[in-house]
Amino acid sequence: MRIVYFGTADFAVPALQAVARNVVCVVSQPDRPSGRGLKLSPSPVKSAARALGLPVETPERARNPEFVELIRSLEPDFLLVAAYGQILSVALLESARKGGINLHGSILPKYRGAAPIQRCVEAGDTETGVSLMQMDKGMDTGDIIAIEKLPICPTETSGELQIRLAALAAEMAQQWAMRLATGEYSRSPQNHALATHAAKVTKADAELRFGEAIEVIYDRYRAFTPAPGAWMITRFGRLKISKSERTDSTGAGVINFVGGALNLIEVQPEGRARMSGADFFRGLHIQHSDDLRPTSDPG
RNA sequence: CGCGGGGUGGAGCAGUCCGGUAGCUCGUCGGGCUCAUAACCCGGAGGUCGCAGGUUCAAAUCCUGCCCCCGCAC
Repeated sequence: MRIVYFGTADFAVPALQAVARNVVCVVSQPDRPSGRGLKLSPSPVKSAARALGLPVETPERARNPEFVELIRSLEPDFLLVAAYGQILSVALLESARKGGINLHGSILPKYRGAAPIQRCVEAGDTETGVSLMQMDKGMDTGDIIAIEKLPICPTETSGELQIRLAALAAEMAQQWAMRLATGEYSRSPQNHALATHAAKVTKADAELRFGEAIEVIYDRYRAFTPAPGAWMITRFGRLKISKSERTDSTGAGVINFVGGALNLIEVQPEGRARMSGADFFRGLHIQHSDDLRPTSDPG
């Protein structure tokens, strides 16, 4: 069996590892300057592929005819795609005998697009899953091959959920690999009328504001933890909420919202290292959540 | 060379601009109060102020170099 694996993000790593012995080439996004100092850094999938000793390609544009030809020359049975980050052209999909198969972190047709895991947590959903899908020219619009579901724990963050979904995706990849290579599977079209779109996450999405309802705040906190990280603007500057839980008590280390509060287990003020919410309050000599409100935001 | 903040007893901070006996909240140890307590009162221990060098009668504080941590942006 010959698989060409397309992936970039953490979500795609376990599935790669699961089918590694059948992977003839790994395709990932090019190294990008990132982080402090703008150092060039490889994607998680590229790092994992190297650790597995697999050849890696990082084309700037996967639709480039020369690159398509390169893939075709590898004579893959199918392309396995997970969180790759580029649209694959029809020509590229057709470079493999059985086309492209995608592992997507949602129950399609819900949450098509870039950030299915975060968006379903943000929405407060109690169930999600992994969809195995035959790729077509649209974005996450192809026929469904299999769907495995997973309950979302009420206190679970996207980071935690992603680990479980990635493990599930890996399991599915392993179980389906042989059938995908031989084409022995059935497909059913999505109900496009029920489709929703999971937009790419921005920093602005992860802001928590005083005066919002605790349910919304807590779902948002879970959705954007650990990346990009929930944060709020306080009188003392930007505060990143790294770890938190709902609470009914008030006082030092607790921020009040409408209908409830968040106990700050771990925060990170800008320019400082991580610390507990209690330590944060202590250092500022404040006792109450309201002391954090920006002066222009008294209510 | 992308922009910026920080490294001060075990924890979180103030003090640095305008050099001159190291402070606050908490923890910790001992004692007291109390039916009792994470509450309250009294007392104590604990810091070569990131590292190295320089200026000075005197450096946490001024100058130079280095190490480490973090926010933004990407």
